[in-house]
Amino acid sequence: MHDIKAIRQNPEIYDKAWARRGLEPQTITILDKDKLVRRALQVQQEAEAARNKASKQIGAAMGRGDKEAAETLKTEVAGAKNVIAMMGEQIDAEKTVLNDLLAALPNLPFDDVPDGADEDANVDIRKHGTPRTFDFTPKAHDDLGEALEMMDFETAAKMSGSRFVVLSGKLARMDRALSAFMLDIQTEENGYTEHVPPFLVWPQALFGTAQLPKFEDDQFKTTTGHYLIPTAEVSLTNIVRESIIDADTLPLRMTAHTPCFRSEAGSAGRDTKGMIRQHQFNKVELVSIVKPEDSAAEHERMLGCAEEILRRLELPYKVIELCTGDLGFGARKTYDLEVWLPSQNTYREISSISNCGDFQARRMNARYKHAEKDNRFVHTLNGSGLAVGRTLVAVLENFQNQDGSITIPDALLPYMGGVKVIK
RNA sequence: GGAGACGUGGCCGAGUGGUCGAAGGCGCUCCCCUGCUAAGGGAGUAUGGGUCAUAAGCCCAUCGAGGGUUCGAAUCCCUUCGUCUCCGCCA
Repeated sequence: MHDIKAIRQNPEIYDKAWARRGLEPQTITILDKDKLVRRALQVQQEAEAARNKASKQIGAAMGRGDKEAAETLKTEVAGAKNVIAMMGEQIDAEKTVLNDLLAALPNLPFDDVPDGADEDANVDIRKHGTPRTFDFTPKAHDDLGEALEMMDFETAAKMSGSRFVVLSGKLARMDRALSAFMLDIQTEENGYTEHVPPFLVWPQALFGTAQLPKFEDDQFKTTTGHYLIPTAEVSLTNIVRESIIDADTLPLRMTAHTPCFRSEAGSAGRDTKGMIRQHQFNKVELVSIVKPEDSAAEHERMLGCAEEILRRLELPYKVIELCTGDLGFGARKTYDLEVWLPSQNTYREISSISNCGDFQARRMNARYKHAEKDNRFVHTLNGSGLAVGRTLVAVLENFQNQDGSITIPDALLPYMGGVKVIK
């Protein structure tokens, strides 16, 4: 959510930043509405003051038995109430328009974010590891999994349709092993506190992290009005909603291993094969709540925490920085981690790490005590550390052997219960 | 799922239609007193918003949230969320 006061003061900053994301100037419309709201508010408040005053006088008049005066005053109040109601309607209508407008506008990219229209303009930051050279043609993860009879898309389709999978045996175990491995590193080494949050949330929680109102179509909604979380970012970040945090408890670093549910509306035809794009997948999520002045450094730190998993698993990856055109709605700056997939001969996204500034904090009213009588909005950051399903895909493809077996990476061995090779 | 009770400021807790943004206590801040890690006295101590110089002042709203009744609501009514108790059910 955007700070209307800040827009009033520096509209050009907003229009410039939105232009970098390909948007038309917005502030003229916004400030116009804002002016209308405030003008009506003034009129309404004056009427309210008049009503309050007259009402008190009625009380006094009744006290001394002056019914005539009371009646006159009642007429006065009735007039004021008319004005209040009329203005109220006007204010509600205009405020709704204004809020809808503000809620649907994306966050401002930081100055140092590269300009660009789409993902082609994303910038490579660095590469780590060298893709392995195979002396055979590497197979796709789903071919490997199906051949092992531990990855079954057909069976999943019978009960749930497309974009679902049943993992079994050693591959199911590997999903669990990866999750435990990631959680252990993030909690024991990187200082994140483990959480088990709700997987079903109310719309206001999704509004807080900015999946709503714009991305309703990407969510699964239940008959009770709950939504299945598309990422634990929603649950973890909303832990601080409507609260005022003591400054010395910051930064808050939280992690959770949860399933994620995405309708994938609009991605029909994309990644239809295999486990890359599913309606349901597991993910270890990282969320940091920090003071504004710490968010840039925290962003770099969080990137390192996510990278650490790939390094330990010996998976080749690269770090890219998203350009303005590819930046997510709530983000001011985002790094993506892309892992090497031999079968596709390319790097594919496995983690996204974003600094949202105070954007989400405003939407959920999450503040910290900056000084006596001065509460400020926190900054929120989130990142995958990592997407478990895609990590499993990467392990299968990068550690496959010619006979279709999978060698378990050393780092994962302690979690695999003695299994060294899946065959 | 059934029956009932409750939801007030940082905390505890009064308040059942008017002068209540809200008594009192605790906590906290400042001052005074006190020759001292105590006691006492005094003052202050919510949030959001409008006006405005992002001052002072004035004004509006907020007693879980939303709506209603009323000239007037923390107080009455409805809806909703949450907490607690009993019964039922269940992993």
